[in-house]
Amino acid sequence: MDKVYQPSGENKIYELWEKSGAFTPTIDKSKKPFSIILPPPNANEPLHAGHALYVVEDIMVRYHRMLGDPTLWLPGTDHAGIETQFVYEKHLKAEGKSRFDFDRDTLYKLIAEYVNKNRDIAVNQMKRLGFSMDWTRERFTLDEAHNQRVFAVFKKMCDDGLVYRDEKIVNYCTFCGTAFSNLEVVHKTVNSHLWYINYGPLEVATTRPETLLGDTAVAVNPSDPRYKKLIGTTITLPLIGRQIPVIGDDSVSSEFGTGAVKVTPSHSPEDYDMAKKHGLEFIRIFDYDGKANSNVVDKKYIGLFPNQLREAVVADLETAGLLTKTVDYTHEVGHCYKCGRPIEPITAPQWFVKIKPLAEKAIDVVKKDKVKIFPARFKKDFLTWMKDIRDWPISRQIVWGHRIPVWYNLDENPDILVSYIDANGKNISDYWKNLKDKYQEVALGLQTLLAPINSKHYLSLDEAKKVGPNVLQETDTFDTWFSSGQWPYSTLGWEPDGNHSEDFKYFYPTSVLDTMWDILFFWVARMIMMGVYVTGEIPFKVAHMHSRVLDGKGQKMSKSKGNTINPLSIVEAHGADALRMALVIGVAPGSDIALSEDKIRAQRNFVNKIWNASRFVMMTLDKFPDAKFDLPKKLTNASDQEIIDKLTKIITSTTSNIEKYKFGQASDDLYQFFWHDFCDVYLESTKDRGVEIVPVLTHVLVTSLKLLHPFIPYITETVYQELLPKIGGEEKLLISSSWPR
RNA sequence: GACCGCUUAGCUCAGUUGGCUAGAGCAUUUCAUUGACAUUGAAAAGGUCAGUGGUUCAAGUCCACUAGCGGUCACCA
Repeated sequence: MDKVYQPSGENKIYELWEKSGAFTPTIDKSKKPFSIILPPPNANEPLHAGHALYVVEDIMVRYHRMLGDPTLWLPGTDHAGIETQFVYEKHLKAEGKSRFDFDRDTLYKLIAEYVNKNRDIAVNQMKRLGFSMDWTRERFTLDEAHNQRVFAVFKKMCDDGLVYRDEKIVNYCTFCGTAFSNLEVVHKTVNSHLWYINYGPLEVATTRPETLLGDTAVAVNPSDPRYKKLIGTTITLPLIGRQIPVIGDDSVSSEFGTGAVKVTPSHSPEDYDMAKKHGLEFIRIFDYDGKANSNVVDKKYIGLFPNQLREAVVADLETAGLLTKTVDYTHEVGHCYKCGRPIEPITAPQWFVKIKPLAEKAIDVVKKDKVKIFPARFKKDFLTWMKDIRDWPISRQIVWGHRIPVWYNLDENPDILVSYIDANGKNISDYWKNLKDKYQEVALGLQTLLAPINSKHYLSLDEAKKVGPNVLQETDTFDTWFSSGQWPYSTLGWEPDGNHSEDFKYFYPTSVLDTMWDILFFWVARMIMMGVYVTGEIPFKVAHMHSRVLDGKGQKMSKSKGNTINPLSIVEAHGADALRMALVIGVAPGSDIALSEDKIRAQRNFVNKIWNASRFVMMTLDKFPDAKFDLPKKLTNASDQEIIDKLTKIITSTTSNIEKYKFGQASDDLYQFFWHDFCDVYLESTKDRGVEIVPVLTHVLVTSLKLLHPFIPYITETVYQELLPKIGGEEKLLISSSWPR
């Protein structure tokens, strides 16, 4: 044995485990299973330091496996809809191309090729980190089986009246070309102005003067004495001269601005609500590419982007003497979480899920701790968010994802707007009624279609075709979370026809779901809602939230700061065990994790300490070839007794800490026990003693290896394999050995 | 605007339901060492546990307020 532990043998150990079948559980109905579904990493990128925290799951999984529970850790990768398409579009841009250069199917195929090339990277890295996942059950979010389940659930939701289509205000990013849910909008503080504009008999104050062109009313508080008598009258909209009513609405505060609000129902959520209430007209002045359309009336405004339009409108108001004052004003503006540009609230036909019925059940199971959220403070966050939840827009105008399984017969819907690339490679956008003889060309080059809200649609291609041959499938895809929200039951083999797999029957509900708190609402909440709705059962009993991995100074890792730590280069340099231990030792549940080179080096030293302590024990064994290994019933030596007592204590505390998800405490205690109590004190004390030390020495070492194995599986298994020929024993692999009691 | 978290040794952090002279790693100082390990050992130094007030026999731990930092959610013009 070398004087220094070389982690280069870790790959061989992993192969040993995998070949042994230890990762694959045997269903045994007399035993209680333990199961974790891996939060699937994006298939399009290598792992980052955060992914290395899968170690928390590996700790639980290895612990339960050693307890003898049939233990399943099911791995997979995520197609990550918008994320991946965004990354791919960057590649396209580098080649001087864009998504508009391709028809839908071609673009999809290109992204799929790209993802397939990169998928294995993440998988191999997870293996390298020692994660004991059952690769025989590996899944991908675009597996055909998963797709079919997602589609079946969509159909079920349609049948149950939970899915509807509506043209509401949505968060739209004109650059990314898609709608987003509220969660995907980042609010940023913006220093702007409040513009006071003369509307004739009254004055309004606004942060968005450009949307004036889409105003369809002015609202005041009905009890405001200044404006009371104006309610019901009509005033003239500046610049374009349209007549709009003055309405009274309680939501208007008399104190803010002038107490009068311009109402732009197509570009403001509050105004949208007001317009629905008062039956106002909707005038959408921006198209989905972000440019002003013909509704702005004046030709010089057409084609301008919002910021350009603002400048133009403000200038024109000033010229006309209608801008009474401009004051500085700081407020929050929604921005696209992906590209960072301002979100344009805009009315657009989208698919929605009625969320209240699902949310109520989710609230119930969390309140009653049927799904226990850990650490507990996240429970409050969850319930607060869930209480005020809004309907979920599930359609995204991107190609990379599950295409919504809805078909339109074009001849029934002549006003469907289709965008396609024609035979000459030209981008065309026109209504079907103008394209009637071009079905083949449209279908072949189809990019997107935009169906008016009342379009007739079918939930199967065959049905749509019964009416006639000119059929197109919806081009929107599902929000990624609509698909990944179904991940637990889908990966285990829930079937729409009720003919569920043995895996599903045995392993569902799963035991623990571990993920970072930043996707508590995005993912955990959706899984709970979907799981309860679809299967009638919770998807997991415990939602364990871990924290963010930060750099050594406690700062967020980012490429621009250059402080990212690549987990794989750490593994190359110091071994997976050092990284794993550094990620968990001394970390309190749910608190941030500062990961530094120093910390990793310290843990590498610990791994080496284990190596050398084991070397010492083996040298001792060589010294006493005739030694027996059975522990005597009664220990006569005080230091023997002391180390055995401490061992008993550490077994108890480690077990209880793992059960309570206190991995930081458990690993810290083990570190102290092994290095201080065992090495520095006990091993030193044995150096001048005889053969009688062998049973205690080997017992404590083997037990320590077992306790440490969930945290640092490679070194412990490596040492165990070296030790085994010398001490014999029934248990051939540490990974499948029994947990000390 | 609402809610949440953090503030403990030079640095990064532990400290479970309040209970021994407040701990670890790294860094620092001194010494040791051909003997399992220099990726080592022994020892030392280092903290009014953010501040103020309160509850208690007892507070880093519970309560209130203050200050600083960080975060999450949110349709106000």
